Amino acid sequence: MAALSADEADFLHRAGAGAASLWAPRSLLEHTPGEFASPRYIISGWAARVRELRDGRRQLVQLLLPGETLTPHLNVRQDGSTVQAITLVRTVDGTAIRVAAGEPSKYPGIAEAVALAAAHDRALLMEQVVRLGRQTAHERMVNLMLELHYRCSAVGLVHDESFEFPLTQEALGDLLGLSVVHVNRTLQLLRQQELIQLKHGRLTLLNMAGLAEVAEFKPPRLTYAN
Amino acid sequence: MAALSADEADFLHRAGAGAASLWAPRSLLEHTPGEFASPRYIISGWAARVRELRDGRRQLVQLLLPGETLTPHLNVRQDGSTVQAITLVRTVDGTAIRVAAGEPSKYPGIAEAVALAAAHDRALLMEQVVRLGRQTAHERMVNLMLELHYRCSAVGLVHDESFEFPLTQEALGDLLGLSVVHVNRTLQLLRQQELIQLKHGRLTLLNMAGLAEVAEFKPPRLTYAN
DNA sequence: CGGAACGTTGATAGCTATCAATCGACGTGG
DNA sequence: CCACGTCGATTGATAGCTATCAACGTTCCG
Repeated sequence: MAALSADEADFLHRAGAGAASLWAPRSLLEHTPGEFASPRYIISGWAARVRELRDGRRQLVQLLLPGETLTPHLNVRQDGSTVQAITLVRTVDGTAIRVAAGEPSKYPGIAEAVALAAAHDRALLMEQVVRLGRQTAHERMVNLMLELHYRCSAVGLVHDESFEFPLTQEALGDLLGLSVVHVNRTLQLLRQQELIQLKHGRLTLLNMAGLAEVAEFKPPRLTYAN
Repeated sequence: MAALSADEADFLHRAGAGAASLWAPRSLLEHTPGEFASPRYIISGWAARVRELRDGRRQLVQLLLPGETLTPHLNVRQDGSTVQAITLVRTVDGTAIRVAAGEPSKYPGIAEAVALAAAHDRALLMEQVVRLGRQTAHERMVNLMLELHYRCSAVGLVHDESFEFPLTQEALGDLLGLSVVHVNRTLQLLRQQELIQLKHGRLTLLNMAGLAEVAEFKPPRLTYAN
């Protein structure tokens, strides 16, 4: 990862100093009709990209956590999905960052970071595909927990293998392609196996080795060339 | 979509004129250990990004068709998956294109096209997530066929709702998260319903309206700003 | 205190996987 | 030219994972 120049660091400092927006739980940060909203970065809270089928089935395509953006691609907007806040979400405007990333000769470090973030987003989508395509309910749940542990850890939200976990069982079902009832039973089994503790919206991984045995999770390793 | 300048068009013409590489069916265009190969664009043939689990389960994360690239993100390399040729695949080197895309002030049209391609790749991954998470076997199959019809159509490979379809039933299973046996039965049902014809590696969509009724597919609509 | 949201439990149904076998097409070697 | 092996497709029987339905418990809050 390229170090940022003093100039870039200063730039980012100013970019992050803008006023934050607040989004209530269940509110939509992004609608289907796709007006061209400015890019936003999540400062705190969890959100999810949601797709709904005609008959009401819901799929949470991806979770969006602090440090991540709703729109990893420069200046491109796509619709067909919405982004919904799960908890209270705080965002900052990312326009300045995107503009800077569009001038790689001037801001090489920022351009690189934006490209890496987009690739990271893609790697996580691929992980979600594997979960849904070829893993059992038990494995999906564990793999997701390991992924979230990794992602939260990257932004300092994990302490003693424990972190805030604001997903309802219904949300977990929509994320993992399972029914609420089955999510409930899967969680109970994990608790009974003493692999996790989950209560009051906080998840603790009690046995990392045991969890890794149920479902491997490899953090995406991204490398930037040049 | 921004028009390319004459300069850019000329540039792309030279970029595509390089020698093509050939890849035999089942050969790997990209390995896990991730040496930093140059970016490649597929000129003809089908390939798939594959992830394998410890116990041998396989998931085809995405299909890669003519006009698409294995690595949509500029200069970023990630591993954990491989890319395998399904048919004979022909590729050209995309290094020059990436370099040009890295100079948006000089080559705005190319930079935009590369960004749109990356967003397109992401939209298709999202579609795959929805398929695997919330659709039945029947719906998955139809949705996939509609997506492939759309993608092939975009590069002129569709004639009379008919196009080359080189996937074995095993590959379809690994792509859609189904067993081979169930893929077979699903296909038979679709044939029996006179929705499709599939033989000799060619798929014909016999009833677009009927297919759309089974599983909607909306092509990703991407817009570029500025 | 009533209600809403979320979590839990038991019974049953159903979709899809697995197992096993057969068949056809194709390519190769004797 | 034909036997043989391989790969892909097909079929039938059975098992199993997960969904659905329905009811109840719990927590929280206006």
